[in-house]
Amino acid sequence: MRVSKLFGKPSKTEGSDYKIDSHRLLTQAGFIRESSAGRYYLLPLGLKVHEKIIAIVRKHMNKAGAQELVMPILHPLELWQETNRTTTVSFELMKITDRRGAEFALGGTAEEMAVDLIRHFNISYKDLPFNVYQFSNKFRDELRARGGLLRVREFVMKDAYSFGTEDQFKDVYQGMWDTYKAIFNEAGLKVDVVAADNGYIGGDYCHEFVAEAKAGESRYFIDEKSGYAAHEDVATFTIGDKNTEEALKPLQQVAADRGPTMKDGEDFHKLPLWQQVKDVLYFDEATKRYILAVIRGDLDVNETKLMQAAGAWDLRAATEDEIRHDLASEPGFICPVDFVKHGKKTKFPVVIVGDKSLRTARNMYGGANKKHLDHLNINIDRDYKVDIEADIALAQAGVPSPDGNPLVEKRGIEVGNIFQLGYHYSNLMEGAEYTDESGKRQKYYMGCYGIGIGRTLAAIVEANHDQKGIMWPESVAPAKIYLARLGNNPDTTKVADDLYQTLLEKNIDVLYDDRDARPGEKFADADLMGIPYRVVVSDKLVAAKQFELKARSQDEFELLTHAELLQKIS
RNA sequence: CGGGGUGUGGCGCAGCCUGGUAGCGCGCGCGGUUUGGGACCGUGAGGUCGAAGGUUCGAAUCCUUUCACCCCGACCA
Repeated sequence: MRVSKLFGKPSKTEGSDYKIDSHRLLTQAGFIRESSAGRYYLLPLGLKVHEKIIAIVRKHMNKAGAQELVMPILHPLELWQETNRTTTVSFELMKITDRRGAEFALGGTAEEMAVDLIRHFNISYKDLPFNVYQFSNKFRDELRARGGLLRVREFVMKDAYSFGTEDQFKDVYQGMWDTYKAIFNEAGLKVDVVAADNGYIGGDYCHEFVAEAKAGESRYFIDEKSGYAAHEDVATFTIGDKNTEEALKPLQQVAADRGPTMKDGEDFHKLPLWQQVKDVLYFDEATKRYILAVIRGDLDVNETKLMQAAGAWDLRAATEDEIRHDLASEPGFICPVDFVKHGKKTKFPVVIVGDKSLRTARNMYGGANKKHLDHLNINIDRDYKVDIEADIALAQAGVPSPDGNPLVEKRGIEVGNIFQLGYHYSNLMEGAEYTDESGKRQKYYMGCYGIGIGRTLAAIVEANHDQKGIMWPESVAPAKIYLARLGNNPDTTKVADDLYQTLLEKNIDVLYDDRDARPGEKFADADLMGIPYRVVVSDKLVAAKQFELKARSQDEFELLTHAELLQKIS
């Protein structure tokens, strides 16, 4: 490609106020252009990279035995109703109606479509396991698009769906794990594999592939020694005992003229924060219940864990009005001891969920469900009982991982994930069955596996750039060589044109800067676009029968003969 | 959806408070001088001032409504 003819030339002023490096660089370098919020044009250079990433994904998926196909983008709405996901997906489904009034969802993920496809085939156990995948545009009506390609409303995703038996699943899952590692490795992206919450997709466990980046939205924790890695939603840690050998003291009520915060309690009683009982009151809109989360004062409630423990779906904080009037308590003085006394009728049922940390401290203190009244020496079991006892604590940097070493907090971009779906969809969708050895119908055990192509592209830029611009890994670079011609001398032009032809014939991706521009501009654009190697042909060099070769990542260049150059870059 | 902000040539902005000829820089076209890290001179094209309504002799500017976009929060490939 000649830069003089390139559609989407670099422009340093374009989008100069963007906050995210990848957003700014990709825009300035002429790879992407915003259409409307969260929807982007991929310009020729951007498409080139996009396709290189797709080729890498395809190669490794095929190697793993997965089979590529394409599904419709419009999904019959009945399918989403069949799995009850028209209301439960967290991203807003986009809908469209045809002239006959048939309703479709614009696909945001395609579990239902995959199941619907395979249930119309007569499949025997001999065909199992198998894995089908596609690259297709996905639509998600995100509340807020942001960060350039990091979070958009329309994007290409590689989504794969595996079908098999429960026994086979472990190998299939591990196979995709290894495949993903190979994919991101080849694309030049370092990723951490972290355990995560499976959210709206369904199933019991899943892993995210996260590229560490400041701009990332995923917070996760890793134990660098043992390799334990988990998203903050699911990260577990060891809760050390505090004063479990202390004798139980009698429960007391004391006047407490203090404010409503944890700090107020700490200051008033002059006792450590960990000894305070923290009570957070939620309301679950899905199951219409109050959920009181109780936890040791130095810890925070992890709402994901809480929802799982309590079987809740749609948590919100309880209002002050609900706390005072329906639950007869007081914000800042909530306490599990005598919380909603017997006989008192509330509008909605109450569930008390206690964190395991409550067993690591004794003689705790906290409110008494009345303004300016506190309890001292609160002890679980003796003074109050919880309906559900579970780990509902949010991990913090520095606390010991389950393997004992301190957790390190990181931020990153989730570029892919693998989900165990189990029988979730087979149970919800009738006829998702194969014939087993004895001729009986059996449900499929499923998994699904996604990679966001555009997000991967942006993550690569986040991880590979400097002050001057992008630094593409060779495997995904839009071109391998940036050929800059300096000067208009006919000899120089001839040498540069010839070299360009030679490289094209050798099938080496080359971007030929044949513009009548000054050297500084060409060099700056080469750096901004991030092409791995720069070759210079100039009047002086031509006179000396030399070519200059420089790697984007390096400051020094070398002078080579024509033969040496071709040998080096082929 | 809650909070904050912005809409003026392709891009970045000024003008708005205090109503009266739409301006600057970059980019783009043309002519010329330049050519190893984003040159310079001359010249030219390009704007229903986000949209609708209102006030006024007169609105980019004041008022009302509305839309879009950005940033922070709750969600995800």
